[in-house]
Amino acid sequence: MTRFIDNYLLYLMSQASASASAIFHEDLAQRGVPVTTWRILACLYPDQAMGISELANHCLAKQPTMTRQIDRLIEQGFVDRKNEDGDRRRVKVSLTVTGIKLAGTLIKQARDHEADLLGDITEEDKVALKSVLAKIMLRSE
Amino acid sequence: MTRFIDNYLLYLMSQASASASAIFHEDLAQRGVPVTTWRILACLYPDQAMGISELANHCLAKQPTMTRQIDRLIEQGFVDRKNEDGDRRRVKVSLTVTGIKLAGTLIKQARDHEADLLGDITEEDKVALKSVLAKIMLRSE
DNA sequence: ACCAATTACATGACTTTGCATATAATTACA
DNA sequence: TGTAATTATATGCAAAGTCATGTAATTGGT
Repeated sequence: MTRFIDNYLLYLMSQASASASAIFHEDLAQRGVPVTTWRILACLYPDQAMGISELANHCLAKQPTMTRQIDRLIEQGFVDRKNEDGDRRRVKVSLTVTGIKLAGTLIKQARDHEADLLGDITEEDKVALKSVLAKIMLRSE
Repeated sequence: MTRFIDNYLLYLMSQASASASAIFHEDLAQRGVPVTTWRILACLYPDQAMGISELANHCLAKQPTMTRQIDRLIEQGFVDRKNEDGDRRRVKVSLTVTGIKLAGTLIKQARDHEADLLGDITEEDKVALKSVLAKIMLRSE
């Protein structure tokens, strides 16, 4: 008898996603970089400026979590937080020079890892995958 | 200029996965069921028995987390934990009758949600998606 | 059969997360 | 223009997660 999860596509998706990133996440851990930090750096690279909530959405975290993450990253000198002129409630987070440097290094590593992981998969399959994923994201907004 | 994350497939995957499950996860939250609990119930349904570590892998959690989750679920009467006869280090976790009932209800809801989400996507695309995801999982073991 | 290595789970100490809510700024509209 | 509603971020606190390590059972090499 086939189990439910064997036919549940969302389960397969989360498994595949986690499992595909696992090796790279281990690399991050060895450098002492938490996954959430990586996501933030990658989102802001090289010179994006984003609000806290926007960043939280992109990084799969909640807003209070992001506020605290940014506190830590400021303390570590990787990002800056400045109040926006137009709307003083808002905040713009962006990378410092140090942050750009670290992000650049990690991104290079991420690209290598991805290339390695997807080596076997044809360009055609990759494009198809991207397009289905994009479609799913659109439908689930 | 295109940002790194726009071309990073693993980012798209985790985004798509999270975003696809978001609505269902809200349903779970309204019932007071944490996502981790849902994963455990779905994995064990209807009559699987699994060790703690095995379950942790399937549910994208670490072993100590799973031990504590199982403590909670036992307290709530949804699962049983019994020592294995052959190897007394190991433990087998399985659903109680109450657990099966709850899992059954949630699974029905999950199926509905998935059908709704994937309604637009052709059967062909779904099969293709599954096969690429499976391939990725194999490569990243 | 002994002892070191390994395996499976539990636990103490600590960190991270997130809900609920507070605070502060902006917007809407009567 | 005064005030209610809304928006963006911050924060108190309790819950959840995890690392390092402990305990107990099993395995493997000699």
